[in-house]
Amino acid sequence: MGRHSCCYKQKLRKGLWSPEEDEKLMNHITKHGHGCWSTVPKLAGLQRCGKSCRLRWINYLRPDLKRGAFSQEEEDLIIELHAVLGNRWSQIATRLPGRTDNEIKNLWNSSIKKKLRQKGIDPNTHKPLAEVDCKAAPTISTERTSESSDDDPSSGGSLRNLSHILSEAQSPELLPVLGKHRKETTGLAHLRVPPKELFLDQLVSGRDNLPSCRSTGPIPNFPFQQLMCYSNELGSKHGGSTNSLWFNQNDSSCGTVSTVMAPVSPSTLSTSTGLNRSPENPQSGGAGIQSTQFYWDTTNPSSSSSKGSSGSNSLGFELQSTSSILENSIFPWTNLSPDKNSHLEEELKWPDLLHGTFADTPATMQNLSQSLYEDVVKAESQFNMEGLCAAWSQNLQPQQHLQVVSDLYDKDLQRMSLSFENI
DNA sequence: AACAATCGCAACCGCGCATAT
DNA sequence: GATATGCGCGGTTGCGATTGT
Repeated sequence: MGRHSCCYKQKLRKGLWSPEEDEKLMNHITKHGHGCWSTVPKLAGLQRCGKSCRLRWINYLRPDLKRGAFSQEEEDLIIELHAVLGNRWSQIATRLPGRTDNEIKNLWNSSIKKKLRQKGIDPNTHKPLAEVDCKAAPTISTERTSESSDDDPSSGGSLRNLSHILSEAQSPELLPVLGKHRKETTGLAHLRVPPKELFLDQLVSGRDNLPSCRSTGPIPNFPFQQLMCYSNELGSKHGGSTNSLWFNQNDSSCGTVSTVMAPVSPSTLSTSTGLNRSPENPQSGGAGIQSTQFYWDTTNPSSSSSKGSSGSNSLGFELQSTSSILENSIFPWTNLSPDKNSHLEEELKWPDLLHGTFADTPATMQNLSQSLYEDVVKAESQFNMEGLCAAWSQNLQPQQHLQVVSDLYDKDLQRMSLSFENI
């Protein structure tokens, strides 16, 4: 697990990039793609390390970056995403086309945190400050040593936040958060996993009651009902609209499964076929997302991901075909076709755009749960309800649904065990 | 006008994971 | 299996710009 060799090399420039350096890097990548980043500076004639070049490209030179101030819709979306994902800026950034994780992180630290505090909301817990002050993280005590740890939901702060949510959910069978936080948990003994049969029962009964992926009945073992909807607090000043985007504890029809549906950007909506406007908001429309509620409609065959060149990630929205993305979203500034820019196309790996695609035929359905599962492993968060949700949309027979869900359950459980064995 | 404090942003650093050797 | 290398992520720092005194 070595340090980067380039870090040891001397005579490499650091600090701000000059326009000449930018031009060199831009020209090189435009012509040849970045390939191996460590070779880029040499090939481009730059006295920089590859890492620095990569950062410069991603955060500044990349042509598909959106410039300018964040819109209120983007800020609201960031807040909502942060409530679920914590400081996983790169994951948040994937939901904000044209924005970088660094940009979002800076915005959060410099602006949004303050705004939330001014509104009496704790930016770590996304709960009212008064409530947070009263309840001093009873579940897992982590000494507060600095502001950063206090402010950092992805470290101790996040764990406290989530354990707070878990404890408030009053369910003894809530699942823990894995990943980076596992070092701070105290062991497998704290886990109380619902029996698979119970889980499947609840899932199936919940699904049977629904025309879509949205759940009206509570699925215990899932804490997201506790998450807050900011729309009334932050979005109200923009025309008083309500944003029931994807989690809204005040909307019983938007609980559980739908709480983890991906937020949808206007650009995504414009090309997606599987997302429907909620009948509760039939009048909503336009470019804004703040007054719109979307859900995944499993009753609509066209919303299934089982067709053609389109895929769907486990977050519940469809992908355009690669070429379509290339032409419409990634390289909107050029009318060059991808085949004329193979070096550019090569750089566009689907996992970089979204978190993988699903198998698109029933014959490969056995890989579905793994695909779904990989997303969850990557997200390092909660049980794979989003994957299950997507699984329902695959037009499978009930027995197949159960098999997929059962597999997911087994794999999640197995992974949790492995994770906690390493503590 | 001069200085200090604050803000916002770009870039760096260190770490962990995945893959290659 | 051990080690080296590359990549990506989140946290932090440094610096120029802006604002306040």
